[in-house]
This record gives sequence, C-alpha cells and structure tokens, in this order.
Amino acid sequence: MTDLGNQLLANIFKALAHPTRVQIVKLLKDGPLCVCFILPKIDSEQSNTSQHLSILRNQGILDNKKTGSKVIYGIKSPEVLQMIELAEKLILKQIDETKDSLRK
Amino acid sequence: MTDLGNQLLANIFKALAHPTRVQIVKLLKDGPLCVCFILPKIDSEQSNTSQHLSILRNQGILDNKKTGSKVIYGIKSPEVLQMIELAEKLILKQIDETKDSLRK
DNA sequence: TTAACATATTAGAATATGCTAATATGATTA
DNA sequence: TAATCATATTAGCATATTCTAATATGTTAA
Repeated sequence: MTDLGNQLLANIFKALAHPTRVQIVKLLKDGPLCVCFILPKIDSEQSNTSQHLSILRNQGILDNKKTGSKVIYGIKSPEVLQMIELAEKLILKQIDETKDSLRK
Repeated sequence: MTDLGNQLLANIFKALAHPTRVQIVKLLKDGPLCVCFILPKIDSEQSNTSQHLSILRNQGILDNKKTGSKVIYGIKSPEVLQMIELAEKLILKQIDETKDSLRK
C-alpha cells in the first residue's frame, strides 16, 4: 500500500495505543453507554477521559449522540473489537511461550 | 480485563502505531527477509530503520536470526497481519461513507 | 591484520502525546 | 433568571517518541 495508506493504518493503531482508550472500547463492546456511566469506571480526571473519547471519535472508532444534557458513546467500527481480540490472542501466546521457556 | 492487560494490549498497538513499522510488517507478510533487503525499501536512515525493527522485535511481533553478517527478520506473531487487514477494512468503510456523504 | 561490510547502539535535539487545572458551553432545575 | 449538572475545550507543563549523526560490534574479504 501507499505511504498514505500506512499513515492511515498507523493512525488507527495510534488511537488504540493507550490503556485508557482500550478500556473505553471494551466497556462499549455490548452497546453504547452514557459518558456519565463511563466516567466513574475510568481512573482519571473527567477532562482527560473526555479527551480520550474525543481521540477515539476523531479516528472514526466511536460515534456519539446527544440526548438532552447527556452524551451517549458507541462503537462505530466494530473491527476494533476484533483487533483487540487478536491482540489478546497474541499476548496469551507470548505468555504461554514464556512459561514453556521457564519450565525447560 | 485488568489494568495490566489493557497496558499490554496498548503496547501491541503502540508497536504498530508508526507508518514505517506498518510498512515493515507488510513487507514481511510473505516470509522472512534480510535487513539488507528491507533497508532500501524504507525511506529513512539505516539507524532509524534498525530502531523500528528493534521495537517490533521487543514487542514479540518480529523475530530474527543471524546468518553470517546478515540478519533475517520475520513475523513471529501472524495475528498482526490480521490486525492490519481489519484496520484496512475499517479505513475503506470510512472512505466509502465519506464519498456517500459528499454525494448527497 | 587491515579494510570494508552489515547491523546495532547511543546521545541529544525536535516533536508529539498525556495529564492537570481552569474555564467554557449547553441543558436542566429551582 | 440563577444555579447546577453534564460534557468539552484550552493552556501549559511533564513525559515519551522519533529522528539524525556519530560510533560501536561483529563478520567477511583482501
């Protein structure tokens, strides 16, 4: 693919390259949630969590809708869930390898 | 998953969060290659490319073996190829949406 | 054994990212 | 309309990442 394509791909990975953002995506895996529900699950300031939500939204990973004064975020690109599953699989394999190499 | 798990997941995404590193992984998709083959494909300094290879190796995404003075890098965790494919699918959908919204 | 080759490592400057604290915006309630 | 609630935005500091230039290490060839 082109340089531009690799940059776009890197941008997607960058959006997921933070533990808080991974946590947010996983929180939303079963459906959209109010920010007011997300905030207390996340161990950081309201403004910081809002910034992370905004990064995920700007990359087209999440979308949101306003209802009154509340805002509901949801997953717009379900591919990210599969990407996270693959990364989990990769990590589990690495852990198994490490265990094996300790045993012998 | 735990906080630790989200950090490990984020580390995998971080390893892919650079266009040069995406390009390297894609170069290796059909099999291992010599650094001497990779270097001229990548538009940056030798030392910089070496640093990117090292980041991918440290995250368990690539592995390498020495043969004489040459070094061969290959994909150790093929899950990353599927992760890139999913990210590509996501981007293509976004582009289609953008085209649609321009039309109407 | 010296020179050349292939790759890795290091230091440090430039840039990007993440965080906090403060403030802004917009909806709801009193 | 004033006060409060829910969320977003901004500024600026702290930290992390990226790049270049220089140098180191190990291997092969003369």
